[in-house]
Amino acid sequence: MISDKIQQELENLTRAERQLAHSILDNYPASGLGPLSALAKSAKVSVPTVARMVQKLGFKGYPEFQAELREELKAKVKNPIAKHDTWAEGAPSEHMLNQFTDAVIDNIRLTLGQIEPRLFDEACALVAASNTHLYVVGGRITHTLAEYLFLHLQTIRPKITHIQSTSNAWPHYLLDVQKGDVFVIFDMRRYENNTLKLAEIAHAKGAKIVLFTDQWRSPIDALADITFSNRIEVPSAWDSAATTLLLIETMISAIQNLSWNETKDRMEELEELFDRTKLFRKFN
Amino acid sequence: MISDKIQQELENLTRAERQLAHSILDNYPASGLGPLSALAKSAKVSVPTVARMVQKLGFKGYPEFQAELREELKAKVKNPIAKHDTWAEGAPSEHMLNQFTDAVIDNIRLTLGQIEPRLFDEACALVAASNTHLYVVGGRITHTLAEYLFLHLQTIRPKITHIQSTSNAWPHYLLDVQKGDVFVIFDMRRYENNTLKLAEIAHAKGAKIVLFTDQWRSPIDALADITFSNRIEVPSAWDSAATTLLLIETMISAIQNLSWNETKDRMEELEELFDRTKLFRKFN
DNA sequence: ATACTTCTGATAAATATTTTCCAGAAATTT
DNA sequence: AAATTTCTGGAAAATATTTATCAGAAGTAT
Repeated sequence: MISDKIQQELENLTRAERQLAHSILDNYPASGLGPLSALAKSAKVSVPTVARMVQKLGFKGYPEFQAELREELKAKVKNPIAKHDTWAEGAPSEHMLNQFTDAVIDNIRLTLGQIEPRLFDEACALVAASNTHLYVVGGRITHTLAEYLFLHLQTIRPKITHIQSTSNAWPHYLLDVQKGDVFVIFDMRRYENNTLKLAEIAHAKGAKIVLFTDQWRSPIDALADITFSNRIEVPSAWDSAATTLLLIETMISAIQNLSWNETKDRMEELEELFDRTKLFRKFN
Repeated sequence: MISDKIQQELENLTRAERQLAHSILDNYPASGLGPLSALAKSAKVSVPTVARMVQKLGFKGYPEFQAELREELKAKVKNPIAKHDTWAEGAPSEHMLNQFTDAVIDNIRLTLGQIEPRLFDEACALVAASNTHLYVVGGRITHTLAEYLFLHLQTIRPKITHIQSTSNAWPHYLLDVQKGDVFVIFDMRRYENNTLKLAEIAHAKGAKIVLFTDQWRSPIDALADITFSNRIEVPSAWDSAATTLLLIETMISAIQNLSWNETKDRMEELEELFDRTKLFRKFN
């Protein structure tokens, strides 16, 4: 790392160079990524001093020095957390289990890093609001995620509908949409026309839209009040929904907390119901 | 933030510009801090395209664009939260987003740590074997996971059926089960009686069972040939399916690789059918 | 299918940056 | 304190980068 190298060389540097070195380390690496002249000015040394020091550090020239700084930055953004070298112990790191898990953790990190907590909280409030009707919409693959969310929310709040945009019955559901109703829409790449149409109608009717999409963003983004863009790339011919599921589950949990008082009874009642029908075994 | 601005403007950008935008976001902000020509090259667009886009984004020129990127970087590094003990930067570590993600990562680590890669590979082989019929079984909540697996495998292999154990039609599906057929069964806590019954019949008919369950293990474990026990505990009134989804997706990817030659054509055909995005240029 | 518009990239011109050179300043040695 | 060495920064030269121009390609509408 360049900052280490600078620290190490600090002894062998001249006064002006040391002054420069401190300036570089001061807000590393941003200061080194601008033009040489700007760095010289902010360190209050001359332009040639910078040029010379960079060569002293072993670089052919300032551009090469910058290139390495950028590489460092790239690497830092890619894996800031000590990379767990293998997840499945006893499998080589090239094993799909490890490769795939690495990718998913990366996706989670990058996705969460870009979420604004305030917006997340807002989305939770919208989804929790039990005075409006809630529609959960998924497409060909994503309807599984939509249903997962639906099944949980069903326990927490009333007035909730799961619409599969691939079904040709969906226009019927939209008849009763009121202004202020909330749509949670899932649309990942190979964005579906049906889903877009549905979103447009919902939007026209004055409904609010919370969108879960990928990093390239479904066109519905333009209509959405809140969008969550999830990283979905994994070493596979398909995309990963793991990050999205994480967000869904977090949202469910957050909503649960918001409205625990109201839902407590519902939950217990349901528990009771499932027991009677003997769908579930008693759990100790 | 520039990345936000880019995503926001994405609509108004032309095809080449969009391609560039994605390249910038791909490893943000490092890629934008190098020379314009390097960025153009890595995004595979021409130099003027880059120049035009930064102006479209409201900057006087590329240097000004870079200057703002550097300012962002400086601010981010200065911010004490850049210490990566939080996932959603800008949210306190007590925020549900961070708490929940911590728990899920923990679950992934613990689950993967207990998996025997050999068994995982075996399970993949069982699920991939296209000479036998494959049944995917889920319960009240887990049928969403089952369907997720089903939808993907459908593309890869023939002879596959998704059974919902809560449906009262499932006994019909079991009529044709042959010895050697494979069942992938999902059964998480509040283990379902129906699912157990189904597993018993399948087992009696000589079918092989791959079971996805939680760390306390469904009673089906006794009948299963291979069991994956997933950690599912999160700070929530419900359990997390994230780890299980990760395993499912990994399995899909592994199976895909096993049978790539056979499925390549199927995939490409589908790709063509679903691709309406026109976002990306065709690969050469 | 044709005309029209918009977009794209090769090239050239303009601008900015980096490097080199050198004279004078600062530090060190004698 | 003088001589010597090392360091520093101004300015010019060399190089690289950015911006503007324009013709042809791609896409759209008629």
